Order: sequence, then structure tokens, then C-alpha cells
Amino acid sequence: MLELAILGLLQEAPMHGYELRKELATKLGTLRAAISYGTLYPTLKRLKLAGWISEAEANSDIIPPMTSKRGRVVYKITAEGKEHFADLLTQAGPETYDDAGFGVHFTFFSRTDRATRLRILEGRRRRIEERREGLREILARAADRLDAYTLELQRHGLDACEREVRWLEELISNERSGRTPAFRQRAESQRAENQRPESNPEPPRPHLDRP
Amino acid sequence: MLELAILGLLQEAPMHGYELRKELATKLGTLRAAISYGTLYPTLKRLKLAGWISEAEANSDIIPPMTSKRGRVVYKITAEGKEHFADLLTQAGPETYDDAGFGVHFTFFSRTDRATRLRILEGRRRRIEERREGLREILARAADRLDAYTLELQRHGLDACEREVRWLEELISNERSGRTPAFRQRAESQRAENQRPESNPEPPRPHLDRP
DNA sequence: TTGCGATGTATCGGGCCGATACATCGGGAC
DNA sequence: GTCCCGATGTATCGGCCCGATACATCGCAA
Repeated sequence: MLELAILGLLQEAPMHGYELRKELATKLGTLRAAISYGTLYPTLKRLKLAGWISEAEANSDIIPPMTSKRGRVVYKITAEGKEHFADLLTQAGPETYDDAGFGVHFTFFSRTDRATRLRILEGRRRRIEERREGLREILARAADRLDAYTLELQRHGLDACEREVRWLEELISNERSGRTPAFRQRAESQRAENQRPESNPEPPRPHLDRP
Repeated sequence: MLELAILGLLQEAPMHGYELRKELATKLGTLRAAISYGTLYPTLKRLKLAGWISEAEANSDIIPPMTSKRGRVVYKITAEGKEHFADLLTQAGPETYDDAGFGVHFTFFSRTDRATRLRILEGRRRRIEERREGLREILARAADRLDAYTLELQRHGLDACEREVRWLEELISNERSGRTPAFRQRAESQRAENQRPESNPEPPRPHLDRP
């Protein structure tokens, strides 16, 4: 899962570990806590071994600090890596629908085709609906076997499930009806747009809030 | 963390692994997915080695099925185990405030003294507030650097945080003002009450919805 | 009688985490 | 000037926990 996240971020720009981690933390808000270095560096090693990323010498131009030897290692994605990333994006296993996996996939939705987006949203919805049904079951059947605190925990969980299902319904219905992201209008929304995709193989284009 | 959960369940009654897992799944709804056997059995082994639980022969009376040899192993908590459980209940480390840890602690709140309950609720609130502030920061500062999907994910996360903080506020205020669990009235609430605490060392007593 | 789903115990490889160690850099205190 | 501290940066280690897998028994229905 982290594999997908790293590949996705490196597709935007080459980065070193520390930067990668911060980017990970801001983009994968909730649904995925900040990654640990004890995970990050071994994963980078693994990805390098698999040939999906490579180290780019940091000595040269753009990156100013860490002048001396043993400076930071900048990673960039390879052609095979981009291929692998595209595969991972469309393939959806069971781990795609848990909190972490869904969060990562959702983060890259602007680089995912609409069919896949729908498949993932619906898979996630099913997952949460199952959890919700389980909780309802418990609250209906075993309520008198549980103490008040446990009960309240279940209720809170049920609330969260129902809320997420509604959120997903809204997203799904938006996906079906043309406008891609297009959620309810908010005051702080800017029409400012961000970085060019620097020669993406598959630019899915609908990337804006309003056409 | 799982250690605490197992000890707590075995304090209620002796159980075998399978039963333990189902009980775990129903009581720790959300905030902690169903535990895997690949976790459960090694943990049971560890706890047995530590002297906190022991195997009770299942051959005899109460438990009917699995007549032949190589039948289920029933675990029961030891005196040292009860002591350790009491310790774990009051000690609150950082892991007490993440989703899993908080869920487990909350589940045993009816066996926790009020001071500890308050400490844990406030610790959890602080944790969620920090996450919330982080998200607000991102939405205020980096909004134009993020695409619409990522943004929507952050908003949803922020919503969930705010909601949980409100929930915690309510719980905290309830704790402070006498009535212990006592949440907002609901239609399906029964006044039926459950199992006797079978000689608890510290019966905290206020266990009902309404006095 | 056959076979399937629930019950039940157990191991293995691997992902991910927290703690820890170590080194460099920029800037403020003194 | 220099000294120290916090941010930046790379890396490893032990350990928790997960999913996949294997295997065995029980009750029941086709």
C-alpha cells in the first residue's frame, strides 16, 4: 500500500526520504497516519531493488543544502515504476477498501479513470455497509449483554459508518453524473490550479472544480 | 494493546481462542477491526509464558462439543494476570490514545475508576484536536496546492475529527457531572441489565443508564 | 454418504511501527 | 566567535499484528 503511495508521489517529482514523509503526511490526512521511517527506508530499498525507483545524485543543481558527502539521497521513479503504478491504480484487492488503502487510492483519484474510481468507491461503500450491518446487529441483538460504555462506543461507530456511507453515496452520484470532483460549494474554495503533470502518459484531464 | 483486551475478556469468563476472537470482534466494534488468529495465538502463548493466563482442561463438564482428543484449549486469567490487568487499565501511554488503544480502554470503562476515565478521554480529545488542527492548517494553507479529491478527503477527515471531539466533550462533561455513562436518551434503550460482576476487586458501581 | 459450513488450533512471511543512533545545517544566545 | 539547539536527514532493530495457509472435528442437509 505504501508502495503505491510512494510511487504516486515520486511520479509528481523526485524527492528524498524526509520530503516524501512530509508529503505523505499532508496528502494522506486521516485514514492513514504519518508513515514511520522504520517503514519508509526499508520500503524505498525494496522498491529500488525491484527496479521501480532509482537514486538520483543530489550533488548537482537544484537542491541547495547538505553540501558535504553522505548527503541526502534523491529518489526518482523509473519507466517500470510508472507502469507498475498504473497497474496498482486500477487493480483493486481487498486491501484497497480498508482505511489505509482507500485513503491512498482516493488521494490519486485525479490520476484514475472514472470506471476505476466508481469501482473503488462502491467497494469501499460495501465494506462500510458490512461494518454498519454488523454494528446494527449487535445493537439490536446483544444490547442487553453489553454495558453502557461499550454500547455507546458501538453507537458512535455506527454513526460514523452511516455518515461515511452517505459521503460515499454523494461521491458516487457525482461520479455518475458528469462533474467529477464537484462537491458542495464551500467559501474557501479557490479556482487556483496547481502543477503541470509534466508529460503524463494518461492525463485524465477532468481535474477542476468547475468547468 | 491486545494483551489488555484479552486479559479483560478472560476476567469476565474463561474462554478458548475462537470464542475470544468473536467476543473481541463484537465488543471492540470499529476503532479496532477483528483480530487475526495470526496475532491471537502467539499473543496467548506470550501471555501464558508471562504467567498472566493459564490453560484450563476443557475435557470436563460445562463445555459440550469437541469430544475427542486434541480438543480446544480453554484459557483463564491468573491472579498475577488480574493484577497486571489492573495496572494496564490505569497506566495510559501514548498508544492509549490511538484508535485501537482508545477503543480497548473505552470498552473496559465500566471497570475503570472515574479519574482514569477522565484522563483517557481528555488524552484522546487532545490527540484528535491535534489531528484536527493539522487538517485545518492544510486546508487553510495548502489548499491550492492540492487537487479536488485530496481536498475532499481532508474535509471529510476534518468533519470526522470535529464530530469525535464533540462526542468526547459530551462524555467528559457527563463524567464530571455525576451520572456516569448516561448519554442522550434513545428509543431502543432498554433498562435491562446484564451479568453480575462476580466479585470484582473494584466495583465502580454506577453502571446504569438511569438511577 | 458425501460433502459443506461452522468450529477450532496453529504457523509463516512480511508490512509497518516506535525507539534509537548518528550526522549536518542554520541561527540565536552569550 | 562559539556553543548549543532544533530542524533536516539517513538508517537499523525488535516487535506487534495481519493475511494466507494448513489441518482437524462436528453437525447437518442433500
